[in-house]
Parts: sequence; C-alpha cells; structure tokens
Amino acid sequence: MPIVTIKAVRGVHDILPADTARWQRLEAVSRQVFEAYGYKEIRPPIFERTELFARGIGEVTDIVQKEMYTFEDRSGESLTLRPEATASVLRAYVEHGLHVLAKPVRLYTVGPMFRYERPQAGRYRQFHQLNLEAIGENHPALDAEVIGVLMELFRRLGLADRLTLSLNSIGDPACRPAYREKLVAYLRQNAGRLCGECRERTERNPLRALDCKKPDCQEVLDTAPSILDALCKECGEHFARVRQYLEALSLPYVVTPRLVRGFDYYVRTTFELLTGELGAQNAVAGGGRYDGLVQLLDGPPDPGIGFAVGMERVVLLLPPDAQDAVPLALLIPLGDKALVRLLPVAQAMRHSGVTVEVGYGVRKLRNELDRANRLKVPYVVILGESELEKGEALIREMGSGTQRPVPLDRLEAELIALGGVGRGAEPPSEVR
RNA sequence: GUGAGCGUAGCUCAAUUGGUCAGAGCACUGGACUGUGGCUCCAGGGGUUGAGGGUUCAAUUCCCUUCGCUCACCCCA
Repeated sequence: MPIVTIKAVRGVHDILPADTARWQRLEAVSRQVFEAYGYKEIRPPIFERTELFARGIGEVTDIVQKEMYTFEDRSGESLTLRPEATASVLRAYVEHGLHVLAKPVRLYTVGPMFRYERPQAGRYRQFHQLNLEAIGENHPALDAEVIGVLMELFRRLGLADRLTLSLNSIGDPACRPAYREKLVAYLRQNAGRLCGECRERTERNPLRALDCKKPDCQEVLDTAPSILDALCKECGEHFARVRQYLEALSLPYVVTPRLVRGFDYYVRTTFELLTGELGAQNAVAGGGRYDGLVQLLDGPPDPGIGFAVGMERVVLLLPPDAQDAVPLALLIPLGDKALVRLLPVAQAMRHSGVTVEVGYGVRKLRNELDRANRLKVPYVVILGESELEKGEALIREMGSGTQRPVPLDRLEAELIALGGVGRGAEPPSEVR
C-alpha cells in the first residue's frame, strides 16, 4: 500500500457488497409499499440554489445555520447539497405545475442527503432517506394515511414491534404564538433551574427547549404548559380526528406533547418513529404537516404532509442477510480448447438469467474444485481432454460428490433445468 | 463546535517496566496430492506500527501536533 492513500471523506461511507442486498431489499420493499398507496416516484437533483433551503427549512434552524454543504459554482452562484428532500420536491411541484393534478398529489423520492455534522453512530454527513409527501389536501385522514404508509413499511420489514410512534400537534399560526408566550413566561419564571442553553432557547426558540435531555430541565418541563392544551379549536379538532383515524387503522401511537422538530415549517401533526437500539440517534423516521410551505416557495396555498426515513438507521436494524446469492455453477475447463467450448455455454446460461462462473483453464482441477467449494456453488461442470474426445462434460454435484456425464450439446439445457428449481431469478422477496 | 476513548498486514488482534517487536490467526496465491473439493501440513505475497515532530544509546511503547475512527453533548434521519 502506498504511503499516502486516498481515503473516503470524513462522515461518508462506502456501502460494501456484503451490505448491498439489505439496501436493495429496503428500497424494493419501500417502493412496493409506497406504490400500493398510490405514491409516484419523483427524482429531484441533489443540489439546489441555497436560497431554496434557507427559505424552506428556516433561516434560524441549525441545519441552515451550520450544517449545509454550500459552495459557489463557476458562475458564482451559491448552491447547496440538499440537507433534506421536501424543499426540492415542493420546488419541483411548483415549477412543473404538478398542483393541477388530482389532489392530493402523492410523491416519494429516495436518495442521499448531506449535512455537515460530527459523525456518530447512525449519523453521517452523507446519508440516505426515503421521503414521502402528500400535497394539496388538509383532511386529517391524509395525516393518518401518511403515518399508515410509514407503519406499513416497517411492518413489512419486520421491524414494527421494535419501534414506537410518537405523535404530537404543534398547532398553527393561529394558536402557537399564544402558547409560545405562555411557555416563555413559564420558562422565565423557572430560569434558575434551567441549563444555560435552555435559557438561551427561551428567548430564541422556546419550543426547542421542550426536548432538552438534561434531567434538571426535564423536571422543570414536566410541569410546563402543554401545547395540546393550547391548541385552537381547529387544530384541536384536527388532532382528535387524526387520532381517531389512527385508532380505526389499529395503529398504536404515544401522544408526546413535548415532541418538537427541527424544521420551521411544521404545523399541526408531527411524528417520529423511535428505537431504543441505536444509541443517541433514536429517530428512525420523522415527519409532519407543512401547510403553508408550498406557498412560501412561491406556489399555490396547498397544504401538505410527509415524512423522511433514515435508511442507514433502518439498515442497522435489519438482520444481516442469511445468505449471499451464489452462482449456480462453476464451469471448469481444463485447457484452452475446453475453455473455448465452455464460453458460449456460459453466455447462453446468462442469457437465460442464470448466474454461472467460468474458470480460465489454467489451474489444476483440484484448485478449481477448492474454489468452487469456497464459492459455495452447488454444481460444477468439468470439461477436460477425455470428455472433449467423447463429446461430453461432467456435471458434479458438490454436496454429494456425485457426477454424471452429459452430452455437450445437452449441457446448457441440463444446467438450466437444474437452475430452474428455486434458483436464477428470484421472485420479489416478501420480507416478513 | 465541545468532551472522552482509540489508531499495528485486507480482517480480528499480540508484542514483559521504552531493549531481536514487527508477529499470530483468518483471508488470498501456490505446493505436498500428473484431472477430482470441504481435513491436515508447508511456503509465499502483503506493514516505513495513521501522519509529522520531539525525548532517548534505543520508541509500536513516553511527550507534542495533526488526521482519522468510535462514543457522548449538540442536532436530527
């Protein structure tokens, strides 16, 4: 190895072959679930004008203030690698007039996000999200639907019983300011028992003080006024109906009045899917309603709701794949003549969608068999001088060690017959 | 951005109070075994011990700096 090696940038990581099967499974199941609910994929670019995120996420949020990958392109324009997907999706929604479609417009997207944070367990600078958005409808049944999609995804992944759904309503511009005042008053009253940061938050962003983890602050916050008692009539009713629909769908949840989220744009319903298995990074997914955001991005006054799933965190929870896909057979030619005869056989099998590997005819049979053993292939085809003379090849079953001659012109058909039994193209995996 | 712990072969890890300490296992390639594997034995490739500097007769070991990893704060997916 050279003295100076180029390594991956801090906080980003390679997804290696040993893990890609899990990733592919997660993506496949997600698409199945989302599309079953009528959501269509959209693929926005991974960078946008910086202004889009500044406006959409909120100028005073941590993400915008200190976590964005922002750079100037050669024309001097300020661009930013997306730290989240919703702003991009809504920008595309407005830009291409998708609001004329039958509402709600149901969209999802899958891909990398970028945030400049200190890497940690389950937290990366480039990470991947599944994002789902339902735009143009404010009926509480849509809130329940979106949460239902999320829960169905995790049910299909077999993870539902290891996660809990936290649910809250954070009101809207009609009622939140009043609550904010009450909370600030309470926090000021008890400022002496709060940590320094929470005292700062009291003035700058009081809602964020609610999820401070320090025990002393928790104690103070336990008796703080609850947002749920301060909701206006409309918000209270909306929340009650969301709960009613979730119950109708038998979806368990825990009302968490102190659940606040990092983006400014959320109103009313907010939710998180939490796990106890990932250390400090306990949120596997999060989302909420964002009525008003489309308008903020120069679009029509369409309401919306959506969620994001952290794929790395899900993958960490998924059990490792039981078994790698292995080729059906290793074709072992002994010598170049045999190689020439086997190459088209391999090609034909691959045309049929059956995976095989071919040796190069230069190694000893012993070593090739040893290799076949380690590849865990169930069958091996041996073609040497004597077989060539007789116009046949040997098919050896590695498990039993038995082998039988097969006429060369029947070889391909025989192998495909062997591969037809539960091998080759796997049906879409139904993950329990 | 703050704090703590840790960086030795592709992987997992050794190396007495600084003194043959640069090693083992796994993996890889080959040989023992002229065309029949899973066992065993043997051999080989691969490291300026993360990088740079300092202390010392001598540094993997001690000190400083730096980079990276891990965990926590913070934030969130």
